[in-house]
Amino acid sequence: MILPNQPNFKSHFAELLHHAASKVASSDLTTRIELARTKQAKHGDYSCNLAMQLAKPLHKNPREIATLLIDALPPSPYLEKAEVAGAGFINLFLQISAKQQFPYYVLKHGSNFGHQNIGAGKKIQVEFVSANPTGPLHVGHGRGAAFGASLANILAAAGFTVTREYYVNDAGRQMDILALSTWLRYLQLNGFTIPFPKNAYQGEYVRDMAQLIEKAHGKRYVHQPDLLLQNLSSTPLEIEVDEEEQLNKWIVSAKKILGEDYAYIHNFALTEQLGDCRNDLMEFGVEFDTWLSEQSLFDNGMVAHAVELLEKKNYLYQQDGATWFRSTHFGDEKDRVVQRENGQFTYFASDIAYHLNKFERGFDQMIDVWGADHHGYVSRIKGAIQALALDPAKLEISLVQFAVLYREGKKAPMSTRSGEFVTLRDLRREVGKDAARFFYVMRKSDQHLDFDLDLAKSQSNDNPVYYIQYAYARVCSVMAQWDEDAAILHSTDTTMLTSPMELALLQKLIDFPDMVESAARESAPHLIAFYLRELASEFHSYYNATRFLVTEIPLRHARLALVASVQQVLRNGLALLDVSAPEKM
RNA sequence: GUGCCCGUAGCUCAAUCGGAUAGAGCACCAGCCUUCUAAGCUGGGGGUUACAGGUUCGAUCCCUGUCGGGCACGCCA
Repeated sequence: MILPNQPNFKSHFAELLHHAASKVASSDLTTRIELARTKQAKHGDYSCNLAMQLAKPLHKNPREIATLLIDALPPSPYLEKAEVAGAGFINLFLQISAKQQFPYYVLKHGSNFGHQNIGAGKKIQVEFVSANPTGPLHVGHGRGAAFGASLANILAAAGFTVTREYYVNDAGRQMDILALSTWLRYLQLNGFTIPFPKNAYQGEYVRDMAQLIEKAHGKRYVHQPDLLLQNLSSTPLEIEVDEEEQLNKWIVSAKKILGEDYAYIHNFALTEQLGDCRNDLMEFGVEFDTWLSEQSLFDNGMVAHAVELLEKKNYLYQQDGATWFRSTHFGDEKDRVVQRENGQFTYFASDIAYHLNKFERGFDQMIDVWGADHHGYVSRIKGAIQALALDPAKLEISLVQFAVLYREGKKAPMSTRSGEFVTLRDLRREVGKDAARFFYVMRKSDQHLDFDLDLAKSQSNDNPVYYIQYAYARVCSVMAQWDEDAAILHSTDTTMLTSPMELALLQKLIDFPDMVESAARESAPHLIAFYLRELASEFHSYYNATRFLVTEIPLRHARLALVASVQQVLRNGLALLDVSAPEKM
């Protein structure tokens, strides 16, 4: 007899079928045992299509195979019966007593209920957000943050050892533009009339930084602004010039004039923005284990080292003065530059070094969470990994689609450079952290998200966040009125839970560990969001149809055990999404 | 123009890596508060899964084409 070592009947049944299959189909069985929850009660609780899968290799009728499999099933106290149905489905019926006893498992495991061990402690790294620290996070970053954080929680619950990482793009041109922007605002603050390029950072936060520098150091960084102006005016305004090229000249000029002080401005802006970002994320419930600096990869020679490795493996060539990586060899549409004509490494080069670094740190699996606009980047980074003789299967790249805000039925405008964007902080202030976190993961990540601000704010049953939290608060209220030690519910007799609604609710609780597993395996936090909505819905129905605090004590305790289990699962599920579970509303 | 993603009820979205009669919520209609929180519940109508073929026991899912939408196509990051 085989008994489950954890309250997971689905995997238990899968195990039974596996044993049956090894008898029926002899040795070479490669078909995976897939169990599915049924949609209709007459099909039992779980169904399996194994017989249909085996029909071809065994050259037999599926229904015939199904019968053989059922006959070969080892006995189990949890299996009421198994039936052949339809084209050859095997329908499994869970013992009613197994369902009735389930609150015992839920209450016993408490906040750990639902946790799985499919990860088996394997080290997995989730890298997400990784936004340039050149300004406040906006609502686009919010989705990546919510998705990555929830996914990391789910993976941890599924038994993985998770490292949450933020890759800091502190090297490169964007940071230089920020430093320049800050200095220009600083000079303006000190009374110099200097034009501000439109492709520099326009945001108010740049002026704030300038003010902070002014407050702390006075005119310490006012260096030869006349010289800067001279350099700038060298290009006549009438002549059409490449604005980006022009901005580069400004940066070069600023570096020359500031000398060693440039590093101060640069570092100040970086520290300030990164601190703001970290703080913002923390208030959003998102925290990281490691922040890895791109600049550090240059400083410790990792970038040069990575490029050298590619060179040794003959995947590089020179053309037009630059060094190219042969990414077309790995399915990319064109080759990519790793080192520019001017000798500087590209962002791609440091990213190769970064991924090499990830592999060297010994993660069993890695997940990169990127905005969907980076999808064209996937093949080249996978190519580089292959070129370095690393296993690309260890790296999963999750592309998260954009979120579009809707206010009063209309799109809310958002663009980064113009300064007219909605920040993540603004969004949190408007709808609250809980609603923001939930709404961001309510949809499948590869699906565009329409974020309805009015709905997120509304305190109504239309709002899924409140709907779920309200279910939790209702249980809390009942428990408070009962006002006895909940510990006695852990061992109470629950066999009088027999109504269809109670059995459905019990089955819903049984499903939770499977949901955690699916969400982890498919990198799909939205499954948890949907599950919680359904669980809350079934609870509300039960609540309206049944009185819990009945005078008959055994029945009261049985129902309270069920309700307390619902409470526990709601709390555990919300915790995976970092959404709070308020006791009163 | 080329590549990737997407197209499911009036709207917003699911559908457990090909499974049984494609499901929820909103909106619409009709009901439920002397009773544990009505921020709730009950019932009802809503579909040729963009379109046309193909693959097989079986297709929203896989393949081909068409139409429509998004994104990407730098020695930017």
